[in-house]
Amino acid sequence: MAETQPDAVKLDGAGPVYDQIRRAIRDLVVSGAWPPGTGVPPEHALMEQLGASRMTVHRALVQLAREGLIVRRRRSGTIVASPPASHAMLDILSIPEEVEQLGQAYSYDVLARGDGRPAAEVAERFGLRRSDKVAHLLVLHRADGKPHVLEERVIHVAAVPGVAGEDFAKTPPGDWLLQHSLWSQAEHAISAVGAQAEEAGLLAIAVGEPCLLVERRTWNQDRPVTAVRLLYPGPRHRFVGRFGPYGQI
Amino acid sequence: MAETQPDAVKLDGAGPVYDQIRRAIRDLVVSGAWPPGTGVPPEHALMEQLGASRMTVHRALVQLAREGLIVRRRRSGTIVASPPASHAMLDILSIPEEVEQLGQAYSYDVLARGDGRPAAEVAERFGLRRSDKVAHLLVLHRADGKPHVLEERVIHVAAVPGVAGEDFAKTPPGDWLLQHSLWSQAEHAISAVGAQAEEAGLLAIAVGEPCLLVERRTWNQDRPVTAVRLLYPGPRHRFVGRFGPYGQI
DNA sequence: GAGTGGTCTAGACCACTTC
DNA sequence: AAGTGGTCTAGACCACTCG
Repeated sequence: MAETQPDAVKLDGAGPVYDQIRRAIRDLVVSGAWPPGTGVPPEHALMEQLGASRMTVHRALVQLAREGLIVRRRRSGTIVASPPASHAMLDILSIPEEVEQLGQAYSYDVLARGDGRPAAEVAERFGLRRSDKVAHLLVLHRADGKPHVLEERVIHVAAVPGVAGEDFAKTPPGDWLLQHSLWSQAEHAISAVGAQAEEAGLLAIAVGEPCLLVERRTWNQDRPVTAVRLLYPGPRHRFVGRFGPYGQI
Repeated sequence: MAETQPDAVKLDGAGPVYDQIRRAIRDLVVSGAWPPGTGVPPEHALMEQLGASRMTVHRALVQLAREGLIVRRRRSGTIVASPPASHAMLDILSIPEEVEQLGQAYSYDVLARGDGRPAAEVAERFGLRRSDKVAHLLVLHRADGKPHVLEERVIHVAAVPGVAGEDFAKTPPGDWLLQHSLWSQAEHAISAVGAQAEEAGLLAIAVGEPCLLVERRTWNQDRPVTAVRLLYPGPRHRFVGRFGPYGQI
């Protein structure tokens, strides 16, 4: 059931009323003030509180529901949605889920970890400043015991303070971050590279074998949260998406 | 300026009125009955014609505008939009544009062409039936004279009859198809592969060198239109996309 | 100036779901 | 039965922009 919501919706007077309402509630959601499960006030409550007609309030809420920030159900009301675990073509946030959906048994090992200011070569690879304090991890994910993907990740300690006390023994870093950090923006790059010697050894493939490299960086309100390089071995990995001429289906 | 529109909007009585209106107009657009530039009747005309209130008509049109199918301007009215040339992360529809945006000079050669029923190996590679009549093309695209991407494509003659009389001397097949075919759905797959001997020769790279393989198939109302395999050599090609936790930005 | 879309209101009825 | 959102109406005023 929904918790009640603590903060009040405040309009800023800029632009159409329905958009003021939409932005005000969106900000409460993405800032974390209204975490997932929080109850959004019913339409007539917002109507009275904001002095707007029900259609105007409704319009704002419909749009937020379409954007996926809230979930609306008759009688039981409107609550803040849980961010979807996965949504777009290239968005593999949970590797355990990905492996299990392939019907294979998932396991992983943290192969290396370092905390502190990054080495020059690491800073270069992830686009970091040398002054950023990060946790630096190398993780091998396995499907049915065989190497599935090699993950190299940095996590910004300033954005995720809890990372210092976490050893990732029970949950791999990607999944752990989903529960212990907020993000508002991400950037993906995908490319084909040949496996380097060390990578090839860990992935049990030949040096130079083609791999799909997915690089993802995420931010929360323009502050970097994490950056990851996922190296998928060989030609057996494909990323698939469907869409129409006017956008994703 | 907008042409007037020939066909009338017809509702089907299924579901909410605003959605009936939306679907009716969407169908006229995607079927090609209202080509880009066609004038959509003004709100009050649709109101009278359909017996709905203006808010209801407006709601349908707003949604279509948000989906990008129509463009609305005050005073001058609403017209059917031109499909965007490019829209999603992996959607490189025009290779000439892609090359020119990199600031390089574009050129291309049609290396081979065959028309008729596909060889077994081609049918396999593109997921065709042996009975499908297709044009089969091999095209090398160059940037500043150097191989940029190798394109192997099949075009379904049933969906694009004009392909039989076109030699692609002036326009590469991808761009030509944008002007001579309609599509409603597409599927992408992206993977990393090693270059085969023939491909390596054409792309001037070593055999086995990692390449990014983009495979795209498009349909119009469930009828296949074209399928293409784009082989980008080496690690220098990247596909980049940005988005937020609730969808693409 | 006039035609178009953009926004907003006040109220109504309905559908669904939980209590 | 009652509370919630879903839809719809009839009308209003405003903003923009073309002729």
